[in-house]
Amino acid sequence: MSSDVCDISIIHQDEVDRVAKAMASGPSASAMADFLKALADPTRLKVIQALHHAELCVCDLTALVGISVSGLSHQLRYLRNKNIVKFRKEGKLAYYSLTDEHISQLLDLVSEHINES
Amino acid sequence: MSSDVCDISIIHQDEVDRVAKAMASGPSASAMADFLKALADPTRLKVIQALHHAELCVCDLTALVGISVSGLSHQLRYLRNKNIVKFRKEGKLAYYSLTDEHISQLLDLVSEHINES
DNA sequence: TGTACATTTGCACAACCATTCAAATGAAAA
DNA sequence: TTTTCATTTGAATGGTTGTGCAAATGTACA
Repeated sequence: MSSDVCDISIIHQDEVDRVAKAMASGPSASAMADFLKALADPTRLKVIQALHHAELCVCDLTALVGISVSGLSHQLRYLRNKNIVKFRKEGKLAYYSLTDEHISQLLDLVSEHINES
Repeated sequence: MSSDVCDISIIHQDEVDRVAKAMASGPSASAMADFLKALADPTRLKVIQALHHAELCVCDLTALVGISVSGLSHQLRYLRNKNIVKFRKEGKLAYYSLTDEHISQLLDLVSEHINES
């Protein structure tokens, strides 16, 4: 029996306990990371920024984002599944828009952070 | 010569122009996505949340995050290169902390968004 | 000096992901 | 109905990335 191999050695047990307790409240890190992943891509970010300024159809978005139509469609489905964008059909065209306009608050904060550094 | 194959067909030219102009101001989507990518991972997110509550050494963080020491070290370097965490050496130990305490504002917004949906 | 231990680094690999092509769907117009 | 066109979908792919193992670094202590 290998005695203490691979044991995690905690140095400041009291601090770790305190922080662990503090971290337990609020949504899980996986859930938050999952949501952030939706924003952490240039293409999806451009889509969201564009839709913040107007309701647009797929081919218009294509021109703004600079990607193939099908590639964009994949990303739109991704954003739809995460409830970040919604769409309505009008004849042959699909008009996309943001479901929650206050995502832009978040992007403003990011924008600030980058301008500071 | 294939005539008009692969041409992008813009349907609402005026809208596209207007939105394109609006999107031009502010930091690039790539820069913003790059920063968001640093947060869009459960491990790195846990590290940031932990460091928001205390300055901690690597082995303590290991216990809180649940990952191998070397795996954590890789992520810490990643966050260091992005200027999200800093560290100071004290003997054999390396104490990590956040460089910019106001990243937590951003995470609070994310937390809110998740609780709403 | 040599030992012990916290941390970093290089390498390797499996898993994920953004993209494109080609084909399918569906709706309007001819 | 047939054609046209916007959009979606499935499959394939090249690239990225999070992780662990093993070795290296560096510091304190005996």
